[in-house]
Amino acid sequence: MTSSLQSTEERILKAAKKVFHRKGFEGARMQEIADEAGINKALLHYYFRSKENLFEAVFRDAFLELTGYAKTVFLSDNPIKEKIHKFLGYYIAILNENSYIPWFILNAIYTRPGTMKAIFDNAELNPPELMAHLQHQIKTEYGSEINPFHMWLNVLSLSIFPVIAKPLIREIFQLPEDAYKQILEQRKTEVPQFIANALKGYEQSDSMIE
Amino acid sequence: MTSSLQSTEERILKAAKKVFHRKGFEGARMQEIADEAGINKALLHYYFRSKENLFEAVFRDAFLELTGYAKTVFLSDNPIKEKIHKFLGYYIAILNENSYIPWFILNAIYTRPGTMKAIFDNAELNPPELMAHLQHQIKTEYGSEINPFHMWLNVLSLSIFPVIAKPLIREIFQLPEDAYKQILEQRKTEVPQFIANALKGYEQSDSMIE
DNA sequence: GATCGGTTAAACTATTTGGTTAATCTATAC
DNA sequence: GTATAGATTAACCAAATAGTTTAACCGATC
Repeated sequence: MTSSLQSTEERILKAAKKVFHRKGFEGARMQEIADEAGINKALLHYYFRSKENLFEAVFRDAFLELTGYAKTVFLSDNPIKEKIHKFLGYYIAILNENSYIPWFILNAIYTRPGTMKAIFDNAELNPPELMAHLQHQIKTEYGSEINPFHMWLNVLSLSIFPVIAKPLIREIFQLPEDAYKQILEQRKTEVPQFIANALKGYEQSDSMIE
Repeated sequence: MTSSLQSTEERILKAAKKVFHRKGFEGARMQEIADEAGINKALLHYYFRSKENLFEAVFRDAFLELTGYAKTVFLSDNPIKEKIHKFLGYYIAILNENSYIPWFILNAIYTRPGTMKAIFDNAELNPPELMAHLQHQIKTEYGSEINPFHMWLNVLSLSIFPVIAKPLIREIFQLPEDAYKQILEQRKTEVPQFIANALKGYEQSDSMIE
């Protein structure tokens, strides 16, 4: 039953993901990860010396995956509306399956800020480049000097918050899982539309200028 | 040094807030709360029998404070743009001082969903009423059948996410505390403008209809 | 000055938890 | 076949932690 399709290390990482994503560093138990991986607890320490190490590996994976795609999309050559649409599609798809990820990332940053800095630096996000790119694109497509940072932050907010807040909103509105899935599905088209409309609005009344 | 301006119970609650907000349930230590309150650990259990009880009290306070104001603002008689402005002003002000609150709320919901349900029910949020109110207002002010749920969720996203994600974004952009404070300050006017522009856009091209 | 609620200090319990160790198993090389 | 190195296990350890108990203390009030 050792299912050697995956190496032990892969099995551990997969199990660690599952547990850390749902419970964070403090809430996760090494024993639970071992059980989830179907191995002995000692073997966990054999592969990853400490809880800290294992957590870092899990965080790195999640962080690089999320930022990696965002970087690709935002720096691509598509028109803005298309970018936003792709971004939303990707995130909603991924996060529908694994909706704990953004919470997990935030959690890690809040509770273990020191540990994370090295990983940030590794991600090579180059924000100035991104901002310059967006600013240029906004000017070309909409003839407007909208502050690209606020624009970018708006896109992120509209994409990610509804996923993070899912359990809260589901509880408040008494929505079943499927209903919320459908709402997120709608947002794949609604949000780009919403933002495009806002951008049109700026053509007449310029604001959002720093 | 017993600073009897506050009752012991108040001192405990204040200390518990500070610790729970920053570390969540799992990360918080009863000893640390006792120290923070300047009292004995036994006294903690004398007032609040268990960690669970104390946590619930802290969560209740935070949750009711946050939702209470949101309810008031969204159901008030101001025009939409004004509502959004007020909402943002309030949240950015509160959360600038105490930026852990939204993370703490989410944290509680993710890690202790069972414990929270009773408190939800107690908050008397009445979402259908809110939605009906917003829908009517949007129609009156903008003559458009925009889905009020998406609109409401957009406002929340644009308001709350930038606060939750503060440590992440500060790290990515290498921004000092003050710079980010200033950004949030800008958003008090930028976001209502952004949304108003989007709403204007809907007057021509209707979407966001369910 | 006895009583009583609030408070402290300290020892203690029971349990959990990250981490370690020494032995065992398994597969490959010789 | 058996020696060897790596993978895996069961048992164990030390520290931390929530919660309890007990005895004493303090200040107000009766």
